[in-house]
Amino acid sequence: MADVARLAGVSSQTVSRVVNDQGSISPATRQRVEEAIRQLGYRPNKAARALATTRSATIGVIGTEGGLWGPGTVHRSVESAARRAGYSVSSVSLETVSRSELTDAVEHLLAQHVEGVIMIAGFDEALELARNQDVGVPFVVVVGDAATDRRATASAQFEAARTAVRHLLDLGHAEVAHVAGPENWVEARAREAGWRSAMAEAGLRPAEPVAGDWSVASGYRAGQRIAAAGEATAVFAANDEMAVGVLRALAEAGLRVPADVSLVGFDDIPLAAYLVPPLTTVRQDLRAVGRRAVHALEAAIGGLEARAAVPPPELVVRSSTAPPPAPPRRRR
Amino acid sequence: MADVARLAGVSSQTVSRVVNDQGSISPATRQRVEEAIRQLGYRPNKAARALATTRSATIGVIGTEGGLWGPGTVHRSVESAARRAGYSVSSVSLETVSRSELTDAVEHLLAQHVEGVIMIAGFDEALELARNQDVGVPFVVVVGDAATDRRATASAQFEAARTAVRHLLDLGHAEVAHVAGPENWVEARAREAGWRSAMAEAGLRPAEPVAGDWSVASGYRAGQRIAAAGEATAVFAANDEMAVGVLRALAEAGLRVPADVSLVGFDDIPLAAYLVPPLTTVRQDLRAVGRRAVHALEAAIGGLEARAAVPPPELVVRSSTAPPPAPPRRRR
DNA sequence: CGATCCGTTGTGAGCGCGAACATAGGACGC
DNA sequence: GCGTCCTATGTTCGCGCTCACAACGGATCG
Repeated sequence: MADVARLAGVSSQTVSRVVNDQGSISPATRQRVEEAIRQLGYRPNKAARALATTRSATIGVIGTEGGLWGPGTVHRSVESAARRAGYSVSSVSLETVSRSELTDAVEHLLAQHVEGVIMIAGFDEALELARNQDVGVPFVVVVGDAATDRRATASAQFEAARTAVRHLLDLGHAEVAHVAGPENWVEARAREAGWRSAMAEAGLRPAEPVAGDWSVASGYRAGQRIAAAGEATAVFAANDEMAVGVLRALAEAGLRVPADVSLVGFDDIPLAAYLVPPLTTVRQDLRAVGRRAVHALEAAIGGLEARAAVPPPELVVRSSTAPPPAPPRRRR
Repeated sequence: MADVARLAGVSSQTVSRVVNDQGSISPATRQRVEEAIRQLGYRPNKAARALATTRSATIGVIGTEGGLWGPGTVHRSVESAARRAGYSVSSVSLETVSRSELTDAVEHLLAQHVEGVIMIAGFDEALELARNQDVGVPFVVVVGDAATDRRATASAQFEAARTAVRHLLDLGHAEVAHVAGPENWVEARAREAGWRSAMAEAGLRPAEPVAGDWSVASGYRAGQRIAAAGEATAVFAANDEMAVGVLRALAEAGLRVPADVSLVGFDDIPLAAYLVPPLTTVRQDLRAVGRRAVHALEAAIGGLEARAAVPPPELVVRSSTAPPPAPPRRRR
């Protein structure tokens, strides 16, 4: 910076002003400084700036290593949105979703003096951390569309799940099984509640949901259980990955989708439209979710209360749903 | 830090020594300092340290927003490996894979004085950047298993592709179509070359590969083309996502897998084992690839020449491959 | 025509830390 | 018993930048 100042024949403070576009600078000086910057290939040192301003212009993002499509998509979209907003992003991936790993990750980010943290995994331990404000900086947990630290109700998820199940009910299904996500995840609970609500509204008493962990394998096991029970004519899976597992288990049990059993997923992963049969599912605009999380964090950092809207999830009807088979399968 | 020093009754330099575990400190002092640190909740300021040492302890990672499983998995594994190695990770996601976006991203990372950059996308523009050393810091491009800036031959990919095609050939197939990745990707070329090589070795003259872009949709279109041509009894897709698209296109064309057409993918995405039929594919240990990239970068930063090995990709035979149908389909 | 104000630029200090050097006190050797 | 060497600790300085303030000249105003 001093070099630039010397070359431009000004003080380093003037260079600083040009770089940060603040204060008033005469056009002539500005130009000379900019020329000197270019000539010298000068790049401001962020560490020094962070030190001087006590602002790091960096936010932390905590994701998971699960390899699931949803969280990954949100993660990347958060990264672009943050960069557009002028922040650098320091990313941490959790190998397992445990409290100690989580606090480690937060610690790691705090050591870098991030101005805020976005957590891409809406499970209770994270929310607890957010609520207790233990973190010391704004801490946003992405839970479905409701990227916020309080009121994490994920109500749009609930509605979307209800709609999905109602679609099944409208087709004439009465036995709709549910493959749920981990119960310490807000979104898993919201989707399950939506299912229950739609069933109750139709005067149906659903069986217990089958627990999964978002993974394909867990969906497969759940599908086997459901096929073995032989009650359900439709399955609502809490995400598409599990739906794929169910699809396979059903096929192995000799059940055709949708002729014998209908299947609905959640997320609309890119593969969903290309499964055989194409999967009826609930589409979420996850990139918008990421952007929204960044907005929420910016607002929190600035002490504001902004709120960017996320389009509600919508049901995408494809070919994995149909009316139940006419003759009731098995026991009456 | 000064507070800690005061509380422990030492100089701040001593605190620094305790924190960095260097120099000799009497056990008694160390304990007092550690106690003071705990009591005050002191956390070293990385910006200040970076400024003083002119080392940022941060590496940059550039990924893509494509939503593909492979790059995403590598990205996250790089993040964990880097953190374990004592680095912070500054992540950037590219919305599109263009040269200008790429240089922007590099610029953004350089502004943070990262000590090195890992690029998770082995396309030519990135390699060019690496080769020209325009970046100014070590720049590692992850291309398949060969995470290095020079000699980006991806030879193990080539071998694995050969093995996959030979598997098809051994089953008796003669017409093996290939759905290729974008031709400016090293890995796409390596896999295509492996396919060509295996075909040539068997004395077969393959048709032109069908170009894809790694996406499911492109695989679907390719599958339609292949089904329409009606020549191939087997398809080797350059990644699993495209294989899924092919699978669907084949199903729509009334072709059964594997009875009429065999199908092999590449990557072994989690879904692959749960498709109907379970997909024969080439498994890569992508987490090892990520670790290896971090090692390579560490070595480059340290000026060393270390080299961590990545297990070679291996063929996983599942149920999407079988001998070709006995009566030759269509034109003899 | 002196007081006031604004636009423009410079000055000094300090953000929190580590590198380099300095210092004090003992253990050791001859 | 005096120099030597090591251990344990302190002091000084500067990393590159921004902040608060000062200073200068010209325009404006009464």
